[in-house]
Amino acid sequence: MFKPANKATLHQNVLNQMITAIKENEWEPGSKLPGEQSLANAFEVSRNCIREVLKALELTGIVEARAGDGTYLSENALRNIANSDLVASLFEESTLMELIEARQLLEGQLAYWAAQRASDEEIMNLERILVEEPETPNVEVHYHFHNYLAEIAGNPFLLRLLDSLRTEVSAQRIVFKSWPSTELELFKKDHWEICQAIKERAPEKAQEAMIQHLLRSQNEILERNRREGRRKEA
Amino acid sequence: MFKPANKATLHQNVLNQMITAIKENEWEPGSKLPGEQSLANAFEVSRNCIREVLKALELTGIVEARAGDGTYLSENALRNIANSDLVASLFEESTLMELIEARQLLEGQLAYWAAQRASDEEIMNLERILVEEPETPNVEVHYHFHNYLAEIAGNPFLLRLLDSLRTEVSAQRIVFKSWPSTELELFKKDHWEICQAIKERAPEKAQEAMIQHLLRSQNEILERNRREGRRKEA
DNA sequence: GTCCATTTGTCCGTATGTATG
DNA sequence: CCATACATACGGACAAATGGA
Repeated sequence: MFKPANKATLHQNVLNQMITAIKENEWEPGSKLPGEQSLANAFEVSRNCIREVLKALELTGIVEARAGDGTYLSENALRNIANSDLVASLFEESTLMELIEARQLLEGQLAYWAAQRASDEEIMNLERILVEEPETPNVEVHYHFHNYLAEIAGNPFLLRLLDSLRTEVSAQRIVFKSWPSTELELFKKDHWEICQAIKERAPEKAQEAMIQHLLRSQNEILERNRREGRRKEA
Repeated sequence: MFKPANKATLHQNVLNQMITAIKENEWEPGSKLPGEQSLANAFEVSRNCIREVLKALELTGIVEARAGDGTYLSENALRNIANSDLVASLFEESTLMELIEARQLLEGQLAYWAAQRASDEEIMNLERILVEEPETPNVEVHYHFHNYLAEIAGNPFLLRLLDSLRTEVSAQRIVFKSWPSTELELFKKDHWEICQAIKERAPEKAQEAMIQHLLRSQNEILERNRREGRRKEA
């Protein structure tokens, strides 16, 4: 509930002040900001300390340092700050349920678009993934199918988003190395159903099949989380 | 087209190597990594240089330094790296069309959920936002409506995502300070229609109305971008 | 082009506070 | 309490790059 109340180290303090100043448009984007020595004097710290702060800001693309010239505020510094904030808050403060819901929405829509937009060749490739699936299905094949499906949906932005969403769901839930083979058999059938719907160019059907497929696997996940206990309560 | 070909500075070099090493599971998450002096020897650089790198990694939450103890690889360092990469690539490499498509999907679904999940009180609040809309509508009111709608949909994760999505769409398009009032009148009607659908607890209707609303405004955006020329070609 | 002042890049040495055993 | 190990912080020094006179 409470913040760690970390006794800010010097460079943390300086860093926060710098970020705040940038947020408040202390300097114009693209403009040169005071030299390291100058900043060191202003904050009454050593140049080394300032450098650590500047290098941190550089990593996140907020500033750009040019040797022999100076350090410049990045053209889209504010956007990069916003994005960093997003990364920090996005997943940390999200519940498993929210993420699962989001994944369902995205993956359903991607199946929908795939049915609309896939070329004949892409559909053949999708089928081949299922055909070449080994007798004992595994998780890698599972993801392979989902990934290729998302790819042919033709929205790379959502594909990337979905990808990290899946990673995040995996991170938050209790991970199980192996699904029971009975489950994987069911999933295989689901995949075929989705693939069939895409082949028939039936977007709604594909979307519905995908959502049902996800519901099946996600119920299993939530069920297990309940059984094995939530270890993340602390 | 070409990369800046920056002759990597030392700390850049070290930083990249460190990140690569972390990605390749050189160290266990949560484990203590070698001391600064040790790293300095390994990379054959000064301790100062190492510190700049470590502070940069610390800002992004990849690493945690504890004074008098050591520097530890963050428990979810890999997730943070992945998320940072994601956000960096997410928006940079996405076309305006992809972002608009994604926004449409998200905002439509949020309207859908809002119709399902809103409490009576929340619906009243939503109506009040529209009622209190001034005679000459402005953009702030517009966003106020959309934000509250997303809020009562009850998925904070998607709300946050949508928020930065909108920011990004604004950044990529040619921004216009003021919509023509004729447009804003149309939008106002759209909002009422959406609100009505939510009041009727008609999810599909709300979703459809929202999508139509966005199509209207987005066509306008794309149209203007075409007319005024794409300045981002450089 | 050359020189020169400025600024970042890089290193070293040293002192201090803090955690661990 | 002590010794050790480590991060924190400072100041000085020189190299390398840059931009302007």
